[in-house]
Amino acid sequence: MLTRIGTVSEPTPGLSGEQLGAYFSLMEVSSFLQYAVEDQLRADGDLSYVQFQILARLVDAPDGRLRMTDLADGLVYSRSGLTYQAGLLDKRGLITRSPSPDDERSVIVSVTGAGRDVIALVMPGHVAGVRRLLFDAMADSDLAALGGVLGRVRDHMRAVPPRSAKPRAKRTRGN
Amino acid sequence: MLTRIGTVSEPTPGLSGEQLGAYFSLMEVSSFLQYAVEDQLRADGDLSYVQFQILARLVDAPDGRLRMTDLADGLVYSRSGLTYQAGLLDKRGLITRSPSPDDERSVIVSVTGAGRDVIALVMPGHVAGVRRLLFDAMADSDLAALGGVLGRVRDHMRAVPPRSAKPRAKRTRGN
DNA sequence: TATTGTTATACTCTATAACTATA
DNA sequence: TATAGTTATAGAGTATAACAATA
Repeated sequence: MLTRIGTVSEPTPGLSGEQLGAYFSLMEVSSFLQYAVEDQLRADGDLSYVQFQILARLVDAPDGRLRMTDLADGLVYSRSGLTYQAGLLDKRGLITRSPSPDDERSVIVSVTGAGRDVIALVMPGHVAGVRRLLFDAMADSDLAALGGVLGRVRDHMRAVPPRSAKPRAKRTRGN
Repeated sequence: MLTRIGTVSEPTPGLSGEQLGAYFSLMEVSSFLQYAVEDQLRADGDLSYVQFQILARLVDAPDGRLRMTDLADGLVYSRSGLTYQAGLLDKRGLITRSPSPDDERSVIVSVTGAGRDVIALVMPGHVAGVRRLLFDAMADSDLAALGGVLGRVRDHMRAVPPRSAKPRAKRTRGN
């Protein structure tokens, strides 16, 4: 697939066949998985994946409350995107939003009972789908290996500066 | 995150902590990677990821030609989506489309020289990005393990019937 | 001035259904 | 009748920039 370029000096070394295969597998597996998961969430709970993640994070949070900024972190690449998705959840009564007493600029998002119900409704199918597609094909040793490598890669990605490293600006990934 | 539900009889067994961690890592890694890749392709060649894949497949194909149906397979979940993206590439002169002589219903897509140029332009940055984000964090043993597991998972996913298995219809994923 | 969040807007992409044409 | 592909259309999601309010 033309991943080796350059002639003599190899300015940018290509990817090995093994790397290429792993990369392609990763892309195919993840896009397939994501498609299936989104399909299930939409069918069972009329939730987008972002909405699901918002609710899931809230359910896990103490008192079921988080600030918009906390929710945005890692979930979304623009603040307005989060506002949009939160607006939909709010409209459906699955979350509420209210100004924070501590910092009047902040908005505290809370899951409602209805929100918890939807997550509870959706979760069995979600888990079942992930198991069926992902884990049914894995031995125990596979699971351990996959978790290990991907955990390291995830940490690395979180640490690596973005490609177009903004000269001076904290670049929180979400602005 | 509420992945264990049911009380006594465990109707749907949850995911183990290890499975959950691997699943989350996979989703985070892949979404981050995909975002970065799309960003690079857009910046360097004004290509969407689907467009990139179309061109890449064509460049790899004998004579740089494939039928629309061949391109659709695995790439896209609706035929019209492919027509749309191919239309954009056509408009830019990166591909051409012409009726197949063998089967007048089919359309043969061919990469143009300009199309090959764009791929050549974009590829170094693409490869560099994948290496930087994905492989720089991996030991050789990691690579082997990852490739192995994901290859098996990919094969499994290709074989597993879709969730809402259509009672009778070949369900080629793309219609 | 920097941060938090919303809004308006424009744009990209996707999917469904209806349709044409060929096998 | 089934297959290959396009088109029309509608909807979902995203990002940028301008904005208001608070720190």
